[in-house]
Amino acid sequence: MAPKNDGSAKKVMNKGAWTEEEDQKLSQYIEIHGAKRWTTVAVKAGLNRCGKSCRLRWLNYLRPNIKRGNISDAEEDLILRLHKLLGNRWSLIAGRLPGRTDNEIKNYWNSHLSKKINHKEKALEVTTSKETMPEKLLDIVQGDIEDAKEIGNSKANFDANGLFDFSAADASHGLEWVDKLLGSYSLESVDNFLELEEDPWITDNR
DNA sequence: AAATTCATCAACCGCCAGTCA
DNA sequence: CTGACTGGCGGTTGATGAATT
Repeated sequence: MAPKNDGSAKKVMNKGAWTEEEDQKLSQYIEIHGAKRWTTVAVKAGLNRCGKSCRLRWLNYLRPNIKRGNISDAEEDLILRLHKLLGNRWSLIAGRLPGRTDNEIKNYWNSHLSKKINHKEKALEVTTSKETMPEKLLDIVQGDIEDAKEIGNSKANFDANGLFDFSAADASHGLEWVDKLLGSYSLESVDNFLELEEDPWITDNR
């Protein structure tokens, strides 16, 4: 349908795939003025896009030091471990994988890893573990760290084999912090872990 | 070779929380 | 205090190319 042109209609924004020209405009503007106030960026860069769209494009594709594709075994292993810890908190997971974006990890999870997990879980259902763990860690594994803070100590079921799956032991380089965290399961550790280093290209400049 | 199905991933949508006037 | 605005996030969609029939 053609857009209204009675003066009262909002300006119709571009949607869909970005063109090379749009990418250039956005990159050039941010290089000079920085990535702040996305609606302003969109307007001043001469892009007929909404601020949200510009932000997404910059963070996922144009930002420097972005890695694209070829997720290594070590990265995959890390994603799996972090997902066990954090659940679908893609931005947090991405924060621990330099150069990777939440969108890429989310896509990778949905297209690759979730299938692997389902496969594995079905196999594990046959041999459900009855080991115990502190309830706090159980909640963390379920991706509910915030709520876990308010829960007292008690027993709960724990599938330690699933959590500490070191079958790819030699792929754990750089994962010591994960092992340490899982080994100690202190909430302080989780909180410290969640306080990520600032990336100047991501940090909100509001 | 054409039609159909499947897999991937870029981008959008809606919700929510923080900020500011 | 409140409401509008803005950005961040996770869920979802849709376009595209690859694989299969």
